Amino acid sequence: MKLYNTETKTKADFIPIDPNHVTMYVCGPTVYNYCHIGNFRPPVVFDVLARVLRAKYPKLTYVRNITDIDDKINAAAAEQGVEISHITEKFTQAYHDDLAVLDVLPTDVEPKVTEHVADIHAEIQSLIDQGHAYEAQGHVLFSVASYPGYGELSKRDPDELLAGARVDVAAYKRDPGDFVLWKPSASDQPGWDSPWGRGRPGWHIECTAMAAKHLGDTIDIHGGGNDLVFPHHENERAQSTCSHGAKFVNYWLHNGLINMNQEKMSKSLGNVLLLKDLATQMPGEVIRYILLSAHYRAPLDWSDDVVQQAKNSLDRLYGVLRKMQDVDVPNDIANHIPAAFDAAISDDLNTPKALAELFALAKQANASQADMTHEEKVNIKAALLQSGYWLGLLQADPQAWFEGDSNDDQAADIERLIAERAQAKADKNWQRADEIRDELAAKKVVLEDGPSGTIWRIEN
RNA sequence: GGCUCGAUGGCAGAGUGGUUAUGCAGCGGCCUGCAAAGCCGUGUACACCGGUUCGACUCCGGUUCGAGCCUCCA
Repeated sequence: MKLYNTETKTKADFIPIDPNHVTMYVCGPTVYNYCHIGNFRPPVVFDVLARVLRAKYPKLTYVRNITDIDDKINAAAAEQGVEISHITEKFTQAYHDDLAVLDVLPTDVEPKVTEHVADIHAEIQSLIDQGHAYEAQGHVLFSVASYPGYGELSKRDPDELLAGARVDVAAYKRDPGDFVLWKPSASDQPGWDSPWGRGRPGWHIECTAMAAKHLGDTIDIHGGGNDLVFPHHENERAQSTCSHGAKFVNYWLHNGLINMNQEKMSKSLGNVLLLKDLATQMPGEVIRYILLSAHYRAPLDWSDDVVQQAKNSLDRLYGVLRKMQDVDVPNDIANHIPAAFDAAISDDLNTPKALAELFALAKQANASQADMTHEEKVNIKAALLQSGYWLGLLQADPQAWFEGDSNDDQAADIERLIAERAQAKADKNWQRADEIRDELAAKKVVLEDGPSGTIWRIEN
């Protein structure tokens, strides 16, 4: 497959270091608050990539961290007068709940910073020993000047970075571009003992330590939002390369951000949509569909229109599956991925194109189901389901999808009225039949008469 | 100001140097007791100005507009 690499700015064939074992690291959340929809684009995008890689290679180790040491966490804990673990445990759980709503599969490893403090110390010591880091006033700083490759990922000239620096530079820095690896904690702040005094790690060293510990010095794929390219990934790259003397990442992948009304979703603008709130208004699958309806590198505008369109589009696909409910597919359908779908998803994860291939299958099924052999139906349904699985879509029961959140009592009620209407229709009592349909329509229930009886769905 | 990316039909969104993207919405038809679903058909789409080319939405240059980033503080 081909992947676009931020570092080379080109799309290239993906060649793993070890074809029998692919490695991928994606930056996870800092657990100090509920996550908004923008925070979930990376987990969903890289979940699709993980599903595809697992299908194409014998083994994938996918690591996505939890950042549970951070000054924002400290601030939240101090504000609420609780231990930081109280904050981090609560929001780690919330994050997992949200991922489940989006049908994001678990990663192989989910390391926490608090469990890797010793590894972080080792990385920092390694950098000091090799002359890439220095101690100053309780801080340990990375020396940007010690690494000529600094700026290659984010396409920045270190000299110009200095010129553009708009914050006061701390006096203890040798170079304004130097960034902190370890910083001291005041006695009332959370801190960990270290060779450089009690303190806490800087922003970037944690990912270096966790990636190296779980995936080795050089990893195949590193992903994240494109707001992380600089400084986070640039700094990770500098730390890892200097500490281990090896290339850090072969393929850097970055997703575009989600906009609300043409603006970045951010708390300061007050335009965030928390996933847990969104999930009360629509199925998680609709959210996931929206996230995959644009190419992962493109920005994505969130709007009510987009939500409705996604819902309607999924209705179309589930409509096909509902029509084929009585077609049994074999358990093992992994080899039913259509070539065109595979080609689309393998072309730098072109999910919009892949979705179009799904609609092509749907059209084929809708147009010619009556003349299809049983085997053809099995094949097309298996293709839809397996392609859907790669995207993390279409795995729900089709009837349940259309019934929405209506309960059994309501369903029984609807079925009773449908039976009454069937009798009215048999009696050619169109007036009564239409009365029943109108009555149900008032409750958002839409009827569809088909050759095998009447089915119903809840209107969006 | 610097770096990076983008501008496609009512909306969303792929793609390609000359051929239908796809979905949603709309319109016409078929089907239906009537609908719904589905099928068929349908719409001055490729920001602007130059250039390259037999031919550009697609390549090159410029303009305009938009988005993200510009750390160590928070």
